[in-house]
Amino acid sequence: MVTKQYKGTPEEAADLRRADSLAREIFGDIANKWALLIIEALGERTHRFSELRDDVEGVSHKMLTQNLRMLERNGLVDREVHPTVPPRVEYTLTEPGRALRATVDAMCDWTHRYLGDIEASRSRFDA
Amino acid sequence: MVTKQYKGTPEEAADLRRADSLAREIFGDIANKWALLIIEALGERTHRFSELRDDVEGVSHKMLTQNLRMLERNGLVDREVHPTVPPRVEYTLTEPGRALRATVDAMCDWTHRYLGDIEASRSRFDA
DNA sequence: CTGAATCCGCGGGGATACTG
DNA sequence: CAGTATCCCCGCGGATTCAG
Repeated sequence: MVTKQYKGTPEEAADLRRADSLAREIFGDIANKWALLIIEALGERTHRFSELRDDVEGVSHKMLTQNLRMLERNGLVDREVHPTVPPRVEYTLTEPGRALRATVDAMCDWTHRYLGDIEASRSRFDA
Repeated sequence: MVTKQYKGTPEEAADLRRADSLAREIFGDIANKWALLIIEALGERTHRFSELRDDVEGVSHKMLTQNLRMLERNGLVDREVHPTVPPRVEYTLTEPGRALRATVDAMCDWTHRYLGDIEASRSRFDA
């Protein structure tokens, strides 16, 4: 994915390997359907939990919570709990999260841009 | 993900719903770890099957074949079979594939850019 | 070398119920 | 309303084998 040739001390080499495996782990975290759709849905404004469940179509309660925790852990979303009754929890993209959203936007644009080509290719392939 | 408000005939509305569900399906296809890593690995030049297996670290024979089929079906990679013995099969990104790769590159860049922040956030969260 | 098929275990992920 | 926990099943995905 990223490993570059590098000449240095063994310590530096070890650091690079560590960073690389970490990068892989992170990539594996976010490169999944639900995480990306959640980031896309969050967009520019904060959302409540239930708003997200409505906006991210087809996501289950469990997957939503699970992915939100993961995104929070990685510092992509900020979780703000209002101690009211009933509780009100708001999720907002952090700066890293917004940066990633830009690339997710690009992926969505790509999907729509090539929708026709893909559909055609599928027909050809399935025949 | 994409649905825009739109006033038109019922037929046009139906078309939009169809396109939207197709877009979702495609997004679900490509928004997975292995597909994205394969696209990233393919880069600018063609790869043989075994080269890909070496370059995409950790991918199993099965997952590689499966995802390559899917990418081929969607017209993101071109599969060229040389009728030699032993067989030689080369995979190349198509134009749509290369366009998508640009966004995957952006995701990889993002990962490295925020590696430190993410690691820090994780430590905070896990505590 | 590439790829299809089979077997199989583990975990993703849905449904539901229960707390605060 | 938001979150956790439990149950449970289906399918992802790895290992292996066979074919071209």
